[in-house]
Amino acid sequence: MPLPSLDGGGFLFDQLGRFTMNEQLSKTYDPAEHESRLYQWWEAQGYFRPETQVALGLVSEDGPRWCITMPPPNVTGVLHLGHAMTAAVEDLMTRYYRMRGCQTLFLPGADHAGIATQNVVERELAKEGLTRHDLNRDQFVERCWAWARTSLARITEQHKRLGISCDWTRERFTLDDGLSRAVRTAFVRLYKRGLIYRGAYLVNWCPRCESAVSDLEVEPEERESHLWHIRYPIINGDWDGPRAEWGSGRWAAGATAFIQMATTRPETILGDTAVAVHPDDARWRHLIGQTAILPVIGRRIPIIADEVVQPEFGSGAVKVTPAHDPTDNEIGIRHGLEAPDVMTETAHINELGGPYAGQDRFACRRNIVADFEREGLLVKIEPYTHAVGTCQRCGTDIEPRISTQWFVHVKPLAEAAMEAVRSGATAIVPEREEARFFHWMENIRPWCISRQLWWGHRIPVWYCDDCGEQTCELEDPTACAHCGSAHIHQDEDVLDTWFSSGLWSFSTLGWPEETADLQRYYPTDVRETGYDILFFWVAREMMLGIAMTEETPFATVYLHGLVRNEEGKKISKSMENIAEYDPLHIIVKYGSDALRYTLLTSSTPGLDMNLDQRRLEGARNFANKVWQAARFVLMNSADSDRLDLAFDGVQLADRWILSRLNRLIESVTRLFESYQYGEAGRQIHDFLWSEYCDWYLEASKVRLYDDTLAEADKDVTRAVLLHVLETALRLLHPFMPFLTEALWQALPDAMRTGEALMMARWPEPNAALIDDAAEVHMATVMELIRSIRNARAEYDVMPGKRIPALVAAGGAVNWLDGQRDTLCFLARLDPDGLTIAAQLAPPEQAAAVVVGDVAAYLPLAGLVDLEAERERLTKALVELEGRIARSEGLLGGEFAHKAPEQIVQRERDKLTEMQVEKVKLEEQLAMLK
RNA sequence: GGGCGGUUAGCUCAGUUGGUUAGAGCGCCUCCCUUACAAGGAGGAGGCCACAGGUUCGAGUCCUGUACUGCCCA
Repeated sequence: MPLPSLDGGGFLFDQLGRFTMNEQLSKTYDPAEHESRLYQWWEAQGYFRPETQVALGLVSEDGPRWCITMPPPNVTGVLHLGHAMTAAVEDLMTRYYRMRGCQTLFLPGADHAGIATQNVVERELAKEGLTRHDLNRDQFVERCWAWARTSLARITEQHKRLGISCDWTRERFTLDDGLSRAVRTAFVRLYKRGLIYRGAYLVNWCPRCESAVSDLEVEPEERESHLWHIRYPIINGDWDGPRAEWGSGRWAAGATAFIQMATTRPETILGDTAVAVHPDDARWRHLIGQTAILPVIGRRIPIIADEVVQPEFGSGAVKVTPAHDPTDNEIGIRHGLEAPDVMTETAHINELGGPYAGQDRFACRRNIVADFEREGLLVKIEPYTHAVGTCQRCGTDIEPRISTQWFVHVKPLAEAAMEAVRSGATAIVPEREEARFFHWMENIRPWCISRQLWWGHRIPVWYCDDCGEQTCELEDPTACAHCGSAHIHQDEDVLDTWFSSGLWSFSTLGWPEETADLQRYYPTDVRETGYDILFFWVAREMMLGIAMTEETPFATVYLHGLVRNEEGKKISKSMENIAEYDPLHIIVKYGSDALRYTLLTSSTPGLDMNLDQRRLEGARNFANKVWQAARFVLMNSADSDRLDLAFDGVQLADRWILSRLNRLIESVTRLFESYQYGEAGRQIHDFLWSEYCDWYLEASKVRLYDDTLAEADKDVTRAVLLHVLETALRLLHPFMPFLTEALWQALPDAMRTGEALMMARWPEPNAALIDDAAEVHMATVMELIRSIRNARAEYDVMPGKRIPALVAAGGAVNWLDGQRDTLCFLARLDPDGLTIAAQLAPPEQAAAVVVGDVAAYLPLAGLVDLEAERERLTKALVELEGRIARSEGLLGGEFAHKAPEQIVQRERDKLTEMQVEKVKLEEQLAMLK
């Protein structure tokens, strides 16, 4: 368990496996120095396992638990920024709930990605000049396994670099025995319930993959193509059919009547079985019921009427090809038309295509158009832009084709899933995504789940060679369940990968076995993923989850936006410069925490994000800033053993920062609870940088560097510095786990509870430390200092030069006098030249700054230009008068009795303050006259 | 064609029950290598919150419409 130490110091592991600090923190934060060491240590300690939380006494086995299963990445390749986003959000949630005291399980795994992986492996084989058919099925599958293992190892490594705290001992793969058992069980149950069936229907066929794909796997692509206007001859008293060969130029000789139509796919003419017109179309109504002769083939086809035909499209008549077009298919069913499939599995014209048999569909298109022209049947060609369905995986034009496939009758499952969302059993974040969910679910169509692939879960159905019946059981049959014949063979096809992914949230927990994990962690709490796979996956998970377990598989669906490149394009594996978006490159350059913080805070739920390198730099700088602050605190606190907050010794700045900290805890917790992680991260950032570092840490130097103070007096400051840092590290931990853990381990033992920050408790706000007076007073001090600095800058006072000041503090004198040292230190005032009194006579030749009823005069002998000072004050006065007028207008109008009392009172207070400030400014201006 | 987003500082983006003078980072201007930090510090400039109406005491925020842009579905 002890891990090797780093050269050059930093942290060491002691024999217990814990970190100890053996030297000062390095000069700047170097992520590479800590990330892999910390990760190995966390993992070796078993911190990612929920059992460890129990073993450490942090949670009980029957207490609250929280579970999320990782969306399984495809084993096709490497992770990209979309995966990094997923991992960052999920780990943020996981670490938060773990710290909140839930027994927490983040379950990782990967997906075999049937068609995608098979494509990748086939490409690899092609490099060797082989196709999968040169291997046998087992050999090919073995090649896929080899690829998957390599890819899986790389993906796991990438996930570890991201710092995700998932339980690797529970890692799952969709083709594991257990998960395959789940797939088998789900299939058999749905089959026996009649929800899975086999039949010949029009499906989306990819001629390159040589497989059916589902509707969702078809991506429409805009194409600039043509609209071919053609005509078919009609049989009448003059003409009863062609007397010459097709291609002779005289095929339609003698025909006197034609019906003209437009098509984008002339090659499908070969499969036409009708011509359709709208029943109300006056142009064609007289032809309804007549018979046309299909060119090329010579088939007699009816002219039919169907409402679906759009009269305004083309000539108003359309050819009907039931086997190669979804709309035509429906027409065909309505009218009882034949549906000849005229293509092969590779989209070549088959033997039904007459002279074009054997031609590729696009070659056929060119040839058939030329022949139509020769026969005088081509009327015209128009340019036309339309959407063509393409294969999501390989980009090939999808060929709608009638094919015998397996389908899931999802309609009833969709009903149950919709009910889960309607009833609130599952909530979708952001809420607007619910509308998309419902729309898709309401219009859901049968899901084609069979794929003509080798890599995947083979369909567990056996066909009997004797009686032709199907046998579908949990165990592989040796005989037909219907006739007992031993002559049975299994279906060759495999299942859509999404079918196994759809079981992920419970198959990974052991289902169908009633395992302890399933009982403890199912239903899970959150499904977190990109909104682009709401239908592909989340919706199907809900349908299959409810169908199998009678429970919705997760309480919340959180959908994050897509990470795009700087041009706003979706980052995908197929991009040429994908390496630039490799999370590992970014991690090496900026650190894992910087990447995580950037992904988590640059956007808002459900909104896309263009990754901006400048944000990564900013996040890296933030990490370093926190590192520097911690260095300062540790340098000044190393010898201190008095770490409790002594409330009687706290001063204004202490009370202020403690108050701000507790407001932050309250706010960040509230934001986490409402999924506003980005805002939470920004607030922690602003607190640490702008309040803790810029003000408290600077103010603390007044006491820490004061040689006249006793060490014991300095301990209060040290304790507050440490307390605030330690608490803020806990808040920041889910965003930046490595940095925060590294620093936390370096804190004095007495500051820490437990072995690791990742196992520490989430901070609770302490209402007793909220201190309104301290916040108001400190705001005045800060504004006073800012104003003095401003005046100094305007008068070009040397930054280091200490200057005198006279402060007329009015009613604030009582407490402001206690801030003399702070004012002197932070505004570079001369302690011997600083006078603070309730009232005092303003000196001549002085610059004046006014903050509420406090005025500070800076006698800058020889520097103050009276004219410039008058201008400066006049400008301030004019601006102030504008605000006063606005405020008076507000309070004099309906606002005063219509707005809530609290708001009105706040406005009155503001006005009073501004009026006081105005008097001060006027007095000062009068002095200069 | 239907639905859903986006439009806020030069750039990239926050801004969740409507309520101070609309914020951050980067960039820009001035100054500073002050013993945590130049991956930094101090100060500063910069916005009719796409446009037009409406509701309201009050609108970046709610409603209607328009423009441009992106996505989803057919």
